Amino acid sequence: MPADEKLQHVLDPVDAVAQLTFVVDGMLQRRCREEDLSLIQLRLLGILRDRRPTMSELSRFLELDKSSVSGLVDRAQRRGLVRRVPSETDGRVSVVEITDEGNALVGNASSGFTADVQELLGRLPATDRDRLVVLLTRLLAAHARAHGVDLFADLQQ
Amino acid sequence: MPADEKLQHVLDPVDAVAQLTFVVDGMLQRRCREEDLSLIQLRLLGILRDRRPTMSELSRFLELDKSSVSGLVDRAQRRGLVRRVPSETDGRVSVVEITDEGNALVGNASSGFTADVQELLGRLPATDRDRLVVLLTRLLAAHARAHGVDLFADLQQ
DNA sequence: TATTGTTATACTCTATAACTATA
DNA sequence: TATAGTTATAGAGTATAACAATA
Repeated sequence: MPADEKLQHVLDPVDAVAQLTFVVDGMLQRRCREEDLSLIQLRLLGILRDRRPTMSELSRFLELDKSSVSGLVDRAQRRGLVRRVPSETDGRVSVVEITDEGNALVGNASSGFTADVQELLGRLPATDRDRLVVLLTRLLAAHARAHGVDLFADLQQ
Repeated sequence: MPADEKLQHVLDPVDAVAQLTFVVDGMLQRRCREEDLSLIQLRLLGILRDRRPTMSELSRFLELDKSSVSGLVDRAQRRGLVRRVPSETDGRVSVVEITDEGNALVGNASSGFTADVQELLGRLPATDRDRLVVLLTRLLAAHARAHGVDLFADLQQ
């Protein structure tokens, strides 16, 4: 059809959201594969970037059974990505720390992912992009509110 | 802070996209769990909804090794969700079909997921929602174009 | 010979249940 | 007794390599 007759097609709303999720998910998976990490190993390292949780805490953060976390940490430790440190105050407890190597992998994967999403958003004109981010923020804030959470809880005084 | 001083916070663009992906992904996972399906089993059944592919074709669609597809289809068949039908024109080939039970599961999961996303989008005022979908469409179209694909290839005459 | 599909094997990821050690 | 964590076991999902059957 001629350009001046071109209708701007609009995706079905659910398809639009689902497709975006699919695309972004693929980006994350590709960045994981580059570092030879599974998604769950990346999540583990991501948590350890700014925390030194116990195994139980990891179990809650990752919503996995404690036995699953044992195996997860075993494999990460075998690769030298994390280490277990015995708690000094409670003889039952192990604290999990990330190693320099683990930090390098999670850093690579997440900066790669950030670059992917920036490249994606960079395909829109700046005004569209800004409007999109505002609308996404409103959407996520409304979703969070509906679940009794404040999206900006961090920023409150 | 008082309402009339309220600044509208805007998420970091990458965070906004990542968080949306996380939320939508969670919805899909929950709907899978309700039907006792893994994500990959749901994808398998989703493909079979409107196709009768061979094992090789499934391997390409799912981007899995043919041996992985063998196992996947084995387990789905054991549950009565799919069946293998020998090709009549090529003795090496198996065609995979979905059963009524498989169709019911994938129908439930995808209509539940659709409802989830509609509920999510329904939290925005209609004008915001419409603008968001337009912007997502533009974003996905630009992404597709950058990868040599036409998002609306189906609709062309 | 090439293609289609399965099987053998190995590894990750996950859960349940049983266990050990510490509190 | 209760809690923190590991181990034993079982099953899904994935890949590589070797194989059988058909083209």
